[in-house]
Amino acid sequence: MTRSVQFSQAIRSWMDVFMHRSMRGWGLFAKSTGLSMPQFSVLMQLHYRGACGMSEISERFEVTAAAASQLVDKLVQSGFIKREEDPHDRRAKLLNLTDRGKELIQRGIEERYRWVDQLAERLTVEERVQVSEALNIMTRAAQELEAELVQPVA
Amino acid sequence: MTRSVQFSQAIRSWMDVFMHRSMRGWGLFAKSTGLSMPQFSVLMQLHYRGACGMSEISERFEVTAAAASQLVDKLVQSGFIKREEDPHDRRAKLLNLTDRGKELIQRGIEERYRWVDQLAERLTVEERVQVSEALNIMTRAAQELEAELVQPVA
DNA sequence: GCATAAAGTTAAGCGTACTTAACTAAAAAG
DNA sequence: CTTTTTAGTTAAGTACGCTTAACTTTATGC
Repeated sequence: MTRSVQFSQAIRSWMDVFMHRSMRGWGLFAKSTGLSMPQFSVLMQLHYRGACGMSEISERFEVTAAAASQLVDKLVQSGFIKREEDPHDRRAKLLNLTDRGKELIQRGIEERYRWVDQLAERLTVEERVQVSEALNIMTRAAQELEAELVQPVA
Repeated sequence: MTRSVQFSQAIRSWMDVFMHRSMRGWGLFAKSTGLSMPQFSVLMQLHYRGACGMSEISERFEVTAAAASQLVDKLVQSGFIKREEDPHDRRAKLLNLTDRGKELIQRGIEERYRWVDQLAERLTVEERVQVSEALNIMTRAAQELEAELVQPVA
């Protein structure tokens, strides 16, 4: 078996385990908060990408501006999102998580962490070092890739 | 900084990147197939856990038996799921993916793989070895943990 | 300055995902 | 053999997410 096939297999096995687990986890967590998946996803996006306008929501989720507006409106009314006027463009809105919204997403993330912390407990000290180094490599690569996609190399 | 904090940070950073990316990816993929998230999740569950009865669907997704029945019915009508009588218990049904259902989920998974393959291209040969070994460690730990949860140690 | 484009909202209408309640049929318990 | 439990279905009703269409308000292009 070649090196690159070995690598692919390793990463595929891990993704299978991880994707299944985290999809299910997020679904149940969203349900436990009383939010729908779309609502929850909007909060997640604001958490990970920071404040944005209404149009970015509709682009990223591939829905019409109308749908985004209605979705956000419910989250504003539930107190998870602030919707303020953009000082630079009075047509536009600035959407951001409220403290309540931040707290909710943080709780969900913590729950997800808890699972991998359990995994960590099963590892030896040496394995932990090895795993942290590997994950740092992957994280860096992912961030570089993301940066290139947002602003492609000229 | 202690070893264990270092480990936690590494795994948290990676999860942040990965969770965000894969949540969004699955959402868009589900949308592109015309399936709703709940419908899609049922197919995912059948893929990862294999055939099961109606009651297992309702338990795992924490919905009523009625909801599960209706959800599955749509997937049967769309040709993604087979619903057969359980030979051992004529009240029960055996749910399973059809070839069409399998093919669809596989396509979704392949798309997710493609992202990490892009990551892999950014790594040196040594890094790839390091990462595969680490992921194998994590996968094994995850499988052990899963096995214990399903059948707790006596 | 005026036409046009862009950002967002509102309303009507449709399909989906849930719920509860009432049901059928088969298995298990006594 | 009868009662009760278990597995699943069907129907009615509610809420949500989405679309299109019509609209308001602010910025931009000529």
